[in-house]
Amino acid sequence: MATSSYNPNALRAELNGKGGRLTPQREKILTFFQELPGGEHLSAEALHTMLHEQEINVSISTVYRTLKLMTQMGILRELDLGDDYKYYELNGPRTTHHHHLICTKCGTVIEFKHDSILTIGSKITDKEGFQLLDCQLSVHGVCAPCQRSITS
Amino acid sequence: MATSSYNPNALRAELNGKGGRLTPQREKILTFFQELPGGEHLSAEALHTMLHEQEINVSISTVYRTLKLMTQMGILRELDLGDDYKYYELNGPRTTHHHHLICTKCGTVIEFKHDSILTIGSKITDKEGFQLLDCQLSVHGVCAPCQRSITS
DNA sequence: GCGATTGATGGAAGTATTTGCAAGTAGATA
DNA sequence: TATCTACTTGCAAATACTTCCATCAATCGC
Repeated sequence: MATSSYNPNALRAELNGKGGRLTPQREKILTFFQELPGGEHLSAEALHTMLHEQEINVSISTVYRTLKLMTQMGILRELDLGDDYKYYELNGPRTTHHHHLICTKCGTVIEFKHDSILTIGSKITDKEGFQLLDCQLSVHGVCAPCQRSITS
Repeated sequence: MATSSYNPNALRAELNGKGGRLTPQREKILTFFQELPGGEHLSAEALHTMLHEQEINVSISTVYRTLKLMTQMGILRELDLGDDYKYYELNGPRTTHHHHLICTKCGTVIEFKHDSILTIGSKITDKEGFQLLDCQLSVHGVCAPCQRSITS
C-alpha cells in the first residue's frame, strides 16, 4: 500500500515520473490534508471552503480533479458514507486504516478497525496482478433507534 | 441479513408494517430485478430504459427513489464501481454475496467471494446493535496494464 | 536562463442524482 | 363500498460532481 508521508518533492517525483506536474494547487491540497487532525474526512465542498478561508484560492474543479487524482495515486482514500457527498482522507498505513459501519437511515457512521481486511485485500490484488491502493469494508445497516420507521 | 426472495405480498407486508405502501411502480421494479439473470447489476438510467422497453412507465425520479428505498430496506445493494454511476443488484444471501476489485484507472471490475467478510460484518453490527443490511469489501487498485500511466 | 511543449487550471456547460411541490392513489375505517 | 388521510408519483428545479475549452505555467532541452 502506498505510504501517506508524502512531502512535496516525493509527490513531484512521482508525478514527473509519469508525465505529470507538481502545481501549487496540488501541493497545497496535499499539505492541507497532512496538517489536518488525524481521522478527519472532508468533502470536496468543505475542503474548498476551508482552503479559501486560508486565502488559498483553488477552483472547485481543480479541487475535484485533485481529489480524484490523489485517490487514483493511493494518497487519499474516497469514502461513500451513504449521504450526498464523497469524503476524502489520507490513505494511511495499517495502523490508521479503518472501516465504516453506516446507518442507511440516519447516516450515523461508526469507524472500526479489523486487521485481517487488509490481508484479504492484499491477497486478491496479488492474485490478480493489481497494485493495491485502498481496501474498504462498508457495512450498511440500521441503527437501534432507527429500526422503527421506514425512512429517516 | 434480509432475504432476497421477496414476493409482492411480502413486500407489501413489510411496507405496510412501517406506514408505507406497495405501489405498482415498486412492485414492477422488484419483479424486474428478480427476473434478471443472476449477478447483473444495473444503473438507475439503464433500469429506467429497460422498464420503458417493456412498456412499464415509471418516472426517473421514482426509479431513483425506489432504488434508494429498497437499498435501505436491504432488498438491493448499491455498488460504487468507481465510474459515474451507482449500480444496484439484489442483495442475496451468503451464497451469492460477492465483493469487488476495481481498477481506479480503467474501471475494470473483478468480482470475488470471501466467506469471512460477512462474518466480520455480522460481528460489528451485533456489537453496535445494528440490523445488518449489506456488507461490501471494495478493493481499489491499478491493474497490470494500467500501471504505466498517470491517468486512464 | 529562455523558449517550446504539453499538462493543469478556471469558469461555464453538461451529467447523474436528489428534492420541492401539486396532484394522484393505496390502504384504513366505517 | 365510499370516504379520508397521508404516502407516492411525476415534473421541474436544485445539487454534487465532471467535462469542455481557452488560457496559463511546470518541466524539459538548449
